[in-house]
Amino acid sequence: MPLWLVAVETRTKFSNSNISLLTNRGFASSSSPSNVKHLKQIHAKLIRNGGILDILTAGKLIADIAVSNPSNLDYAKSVLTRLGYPPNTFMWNSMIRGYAHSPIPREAIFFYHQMLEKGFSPNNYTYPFVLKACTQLMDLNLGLGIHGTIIKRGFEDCDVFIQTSLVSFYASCGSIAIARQLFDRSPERDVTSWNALIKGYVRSNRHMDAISVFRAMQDRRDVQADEITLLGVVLACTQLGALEMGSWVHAYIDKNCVKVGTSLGTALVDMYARCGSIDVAMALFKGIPERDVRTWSVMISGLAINGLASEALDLFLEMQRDGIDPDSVTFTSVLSSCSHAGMVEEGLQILGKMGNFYKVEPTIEHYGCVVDLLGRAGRLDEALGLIRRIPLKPDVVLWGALLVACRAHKNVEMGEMVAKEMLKLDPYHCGAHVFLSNVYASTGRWAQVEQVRSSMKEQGIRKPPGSSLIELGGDVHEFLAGDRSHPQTSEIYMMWDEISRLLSLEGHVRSTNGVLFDIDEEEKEQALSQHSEKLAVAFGLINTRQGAAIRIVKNLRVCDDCHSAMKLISKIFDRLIIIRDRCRFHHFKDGSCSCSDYW
DNA sequence: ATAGGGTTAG
Repeated sequence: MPLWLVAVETRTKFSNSNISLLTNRGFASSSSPSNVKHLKQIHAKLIRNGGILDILTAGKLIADIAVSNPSNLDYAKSVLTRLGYPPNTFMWNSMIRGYAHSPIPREAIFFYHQMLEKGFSPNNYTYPFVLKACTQLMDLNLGLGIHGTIIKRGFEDCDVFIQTSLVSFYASCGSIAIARQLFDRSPERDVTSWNALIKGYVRSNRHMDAISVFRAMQDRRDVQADEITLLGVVLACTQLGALEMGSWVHAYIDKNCVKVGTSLGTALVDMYARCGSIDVAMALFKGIPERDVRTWSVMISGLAINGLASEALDLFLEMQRDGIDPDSVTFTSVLSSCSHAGMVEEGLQILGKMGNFYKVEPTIEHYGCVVDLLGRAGRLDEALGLIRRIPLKPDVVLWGALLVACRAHKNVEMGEMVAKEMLKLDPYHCGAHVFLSNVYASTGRWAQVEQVRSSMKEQGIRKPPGSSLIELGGDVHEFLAGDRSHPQTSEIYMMWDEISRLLSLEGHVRSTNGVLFDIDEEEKEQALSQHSEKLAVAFGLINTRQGAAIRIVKNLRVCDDCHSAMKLISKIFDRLIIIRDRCRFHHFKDGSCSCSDYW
């Protein structure tokens, strides 16, 4: 017997008091069984008293079930199909909404198509959910089609929600230019529209543009930045490593009384830590009243990348005393702390306790940290043993950690083996190719060198361009390797010639180890003097007063030659030079570096 | 009755 017949048989007058049982439940609500149980109780009651026949009530029930937890979506679907009468647009929307936020967003699209096929009309509420699904799927073509339908049905120009969804969708799929056009064209924009655009630029690695949009936003009277705006802006500063700008944004937050909740507070702590201002980060951290696992994780890794590993481990203990359970990310921070400080035994111990004691199963990243840790200590055999022993399939990144160690400790045989493993997993891996080429070159196997190099050329394998950022008076200057586009180019190159001269007087001999990793032999010499961090440091020396620290943010690892040059430059010019690497800080002072020459 | 923007590491 269909359920709706059961409902009819037991029908009693449906009273309004039942509506209060159907409370709004967001996605954050837990997936506890009692939640489903509660919903089932309401469902049963509605069948008994006939409430299910009321389309508004049934709709609310379906919405509540669909939104409560993705695992309940099958249940919501079964309610929908057994109603005994046709569902309305609200119900379709609820199903699309539920699936858009689930791990299977493709189902949302399926429901949307079904809805159209069966002749139901989508409304303005439908499209934000549908676009959300497209965004989750990162499916540009699908979204383009949906956008077409939105235009055809006349929704494009009249709904700020749909416009913002479109901006967010295009930005997430890498089409930030289209997102920008839509934003500029929208007849109506509110703070969320601006936030979508700012976050879109951050996602597209266009951090300066994100900040420009924020500045443009401040010139307008019709919109006021909120906590989420600032979250995006702070993130942009973090990625840029732009301390001056970040501090300015922080001041803006205080001046405008923007609410600093746990999220924004965490973002600020992270910004200061990753801009090398660890004291400010710590002071801020202590002032955040409700610290969650992310806040702690950010602070721990902040200490670690700034070379304060034992403080990082102390904080890890304090976190547990505070009753916060570490998660997977926390362990990445903690294990990399050990790695930065060479605390091998501590690291191994923590890895050993992860699954049993902390109930966080180690992932491949965690093993990667420990391989790095062992590799750094020169315990290459143990690192290899670990890779062979883990219950997971080693990936390129894990092998890569060992390759770096083989390079640092000049273990040619193991390195060759590792590089070959990596190329099996990723035939286009640049680092592995270059390593092999170096190994062959160093052992005089020229035919093989030629083979690797020509195959790299054929396959178009190239290292991503290195870039260095340096901040000056609120502006961020970017240099690429061999860059001649900066207005001060001639001064910069003259300065570099002078630096070069002083370096050789100090007995600096160019090391070409790292350079072999970049390019062909014949281009080597030229490229050496043009690495982006060298241009940035020359620029910094020209434009800052004597004694001021020079802060540079680099997107890749520093090469051997730049590293040893920076050490000497810090001594010759008596400057603190701080370079943020792809993964850690180098504080160059008086001729030495905080990383102890392992990176 | 329903909608759009969100923090951590690698």
